[in-house]
Amino acid sequence: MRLSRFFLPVLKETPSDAQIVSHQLMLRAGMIKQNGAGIYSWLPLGLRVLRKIEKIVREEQNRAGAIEVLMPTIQPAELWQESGRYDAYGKEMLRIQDRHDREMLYGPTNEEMITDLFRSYVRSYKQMPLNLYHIQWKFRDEIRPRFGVMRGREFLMKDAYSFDIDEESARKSYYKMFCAYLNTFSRLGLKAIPMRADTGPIGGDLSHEFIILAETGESAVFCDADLVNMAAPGPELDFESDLLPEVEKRTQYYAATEEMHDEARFLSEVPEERRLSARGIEVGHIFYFGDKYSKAMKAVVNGPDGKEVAVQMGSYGIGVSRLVGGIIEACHDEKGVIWPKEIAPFDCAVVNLRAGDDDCDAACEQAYERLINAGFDPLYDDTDDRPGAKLSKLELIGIPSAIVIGPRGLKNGVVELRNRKTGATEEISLDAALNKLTAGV
RNA sequence: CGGGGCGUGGCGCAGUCUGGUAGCGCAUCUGUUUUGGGAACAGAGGGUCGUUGGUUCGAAUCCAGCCGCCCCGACCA
Repeated sequence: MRLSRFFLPVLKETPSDAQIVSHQLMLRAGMIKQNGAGIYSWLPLGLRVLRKIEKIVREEQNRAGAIEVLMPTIQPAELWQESGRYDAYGKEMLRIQDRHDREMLYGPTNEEMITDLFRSYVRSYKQMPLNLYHIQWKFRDEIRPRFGVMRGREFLMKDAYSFDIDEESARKSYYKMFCAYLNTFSRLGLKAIPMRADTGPIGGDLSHEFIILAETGESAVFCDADLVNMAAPGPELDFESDLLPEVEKRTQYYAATEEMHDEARFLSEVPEERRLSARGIEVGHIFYFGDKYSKAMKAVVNGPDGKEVAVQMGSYGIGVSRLVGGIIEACHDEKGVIWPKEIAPFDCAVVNLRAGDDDCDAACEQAYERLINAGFDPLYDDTDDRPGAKLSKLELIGIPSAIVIGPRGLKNGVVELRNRKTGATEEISLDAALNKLTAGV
């Protein structure tokens, strides 16, 4: 993409409305535009990141055996009246009426709708286990939206729902998502820590929040430092194998948000040098809730013994749009964003320090084309801004690496290869720079 | 929903206390000179001061209502 033809409205000054760094940087880097309290338009740069996160989430869900569907944003109220949540949900649910005065709502979540989908078609235990997910916009009319896309009212969420014939099988479904989440967040360049979460009236040990550490995190978290640096299972993981060991490897460590924190246990279970108390952002939440909805909504199947049983369900959420902000909170410096490679809006950049100069133009065009031919998605800054302005903008939007080409270097047969994260620069030939970039160095 | 704050060219702000018809920086447009860390000079355009009503000879400024946004709290992917 040529910057001269792209739409990238960056701001030099920090908008006064934004309080936390991710919100400020998203506005400054031209990723989003606010349309109302907690409601945002996604501009081209932001949308690229959102789509990349979505893609990784989708790939890892598929790998774990979940199957994608797409349910609507607008739901009829009847389903929620059936589950009893129409009254229970309160003002966070945006209720609307259509032209026939039918009661509708903008979905804050989809348990009812997925349960209805399931019961419409599934009759036998042989069609299970089943895990259906979708990635869709939700709306929760929060009393006070804040922190940009981290706590918007409208947000993009991946929500998966598992259906099993009994609790044993449901546990296996839960472990699959547990591991899928570890792999997902790892690919996103994050260290996400699974923390025991409140299971409410269902009880049991099957609810975890996935937390990333950030100074601006909303809640205090306490955990064993050894857990934070544990690697994810990785793409070789066989999801049909017994995943309990992978889960237990992590759940054996102490890790809790402030609501679940038990100071006495923390002190006794975690050696002093490994005690980590920090702040965290919740980016995922998985939950086993048994037959809460299947019973209320009569989602029943015939078991092997011919008897009807209400299915066992779990739900698994990832805040896709929230992750954009969350990742920035975890990945930035005073100059701007530092995108992890997999989700950067562009793989790399080519910067022409003297647009209009024949040698610079030619070298840049060559670099740009070769990167495209090598399968990369580069941003080419072909504008006639001053060098300082270009480099600052590049640092603000956080492209991982860049080839900077100027007349001075070309005279000596070199260009500059820059790494956004390390700040390292090296002066080498254009060929060498391209080789390094395309080799993923 | 309780408490606090804000609303003035695209962005960031001053002006409001003490009423006299709007200003600064950045950005934008034109031209010239520039060009390895947010260029300089010259010129230009752009605001019925959130909105409605009131007070006044006169309102960005005083008064009242409404709308919107932000912050703190309870709440949350």
